[in-house]
Amino acid sequence: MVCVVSDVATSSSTPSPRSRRAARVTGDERERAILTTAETLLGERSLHEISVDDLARGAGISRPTFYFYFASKEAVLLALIDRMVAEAHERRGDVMERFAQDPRGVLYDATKAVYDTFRHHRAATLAAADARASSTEIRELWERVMDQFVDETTLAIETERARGAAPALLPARDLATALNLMNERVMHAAVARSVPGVAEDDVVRTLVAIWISAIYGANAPA
Amino acid sequence: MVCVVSDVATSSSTPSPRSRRAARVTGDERERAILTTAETLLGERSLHEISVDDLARGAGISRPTFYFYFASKEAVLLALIDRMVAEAHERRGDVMERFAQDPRGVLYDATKAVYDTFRHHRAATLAAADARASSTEIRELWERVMDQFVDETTLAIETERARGAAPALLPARDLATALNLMNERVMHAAVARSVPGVAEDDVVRTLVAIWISAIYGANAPA
DNA sequence: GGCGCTCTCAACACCGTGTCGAGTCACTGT
DNA sequence: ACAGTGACTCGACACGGTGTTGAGAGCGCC
Repeated sequence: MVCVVSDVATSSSTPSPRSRRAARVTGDERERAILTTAETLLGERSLHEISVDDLARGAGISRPTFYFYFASKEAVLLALIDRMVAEAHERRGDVMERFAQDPRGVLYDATKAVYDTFRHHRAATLAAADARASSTEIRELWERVMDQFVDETTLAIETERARGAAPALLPARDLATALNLMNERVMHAAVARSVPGVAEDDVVRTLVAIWISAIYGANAPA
Repeated sequence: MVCVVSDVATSSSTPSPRSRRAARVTGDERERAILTTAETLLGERSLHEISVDDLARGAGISRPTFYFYFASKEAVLLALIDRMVAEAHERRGDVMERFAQDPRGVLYDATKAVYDTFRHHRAATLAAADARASSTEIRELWERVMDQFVDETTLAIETERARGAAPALLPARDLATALNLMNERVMHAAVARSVPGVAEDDVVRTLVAIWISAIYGANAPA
């Protein structure tokens, strides 16, 4: 798996005290044990309710030892999110480039790829949304991801307008921003099963339909 | 000011130890002092970074005395949000009832009313969004508000469809849910001035345009 | 002058974080 | 064989936060 967005949490702002290379075998195992413990516990309760001690115990180490591997529990979550974001990008690929050929199909595939990734990593997704408020690093990672989606969408809209397929009712960037924020919020509500929310299986078709209407207006393609 | 949604935070789940009625004059003043201190401090930093001691000191009382007035700092925020929600409802009124006569105008007024309220209470809005994750009471209050918006929107869409003004491309409730979640997220991003986001003054027109396209499709009114 | 009520706070018990410093252990070069 | 080095480990601590307890102060009212 390639890490497209940032280095793993080990590279987070507070530099961890080591530069492990060719570590003793157990080292990487412990790191992975912390990560999987975090994923498990996040399935049960929020990061806020998980203590560093819980994470350490789950990985079979003491609390101080935890700090050898991660600067904080937020850094653990950051690593988890990073993996997830990389997966979302991989699943989605460069699908937006074929936009003009089959807008509805491309939109559907791209939306579904991202949504499936989030759905598949429910715990990390919900924790990420929570932690955005309190962790600068997590917020910035998320902003970078969203910004990239908005850039791609803006470009697609402008291309469609240039070839006369879509009307210019709003600035392309404003429209792209609002639509992507909608996706984020609706997907989150569905994954969190919160109220009000769209049923998990109706999310993609709902979002795609709104995108098509908003982008093409009266000229909506089949 | 009428409290439309819930009792003030005093009624929060952890019952506070008193039932104040006709209290000594200083009592209500202190309660208000805590509230205004909270509003001020939230303008500078997040609830997470504000301690009960900060709130107490700001109101000129000791920390234990704070607990005489509120069960926790979350309860203070709940009271703040409650006031804000009441204000949003008041500003907005029953505007949705005139929907069919002038969809675009009504939508614009309703969206602007809610948005202006949030914008006016920037600190409480941002704190509310943060705290939704950690406080059940705040989440439930918010869910109730959103649910009411979705109900009203669903009804408006169904009415428009019944009179043949709008096509039924999606279940009305799914559409209403997605549009309201979009509003929430886009307004939040604008108030938080986060990236990516729509410029503060373009929020309302962007949202209204997307609503009109999504609800009316090819039949968009003027 | 004693009662009940609102209101106040010092002192306490508790829990979570992050750090420090003193170790252990495996490997590497000599 | 053995000292050195760097990865790794954890007991003990300092600190900062929360929420509670118990002892009162001030006041109105009979």
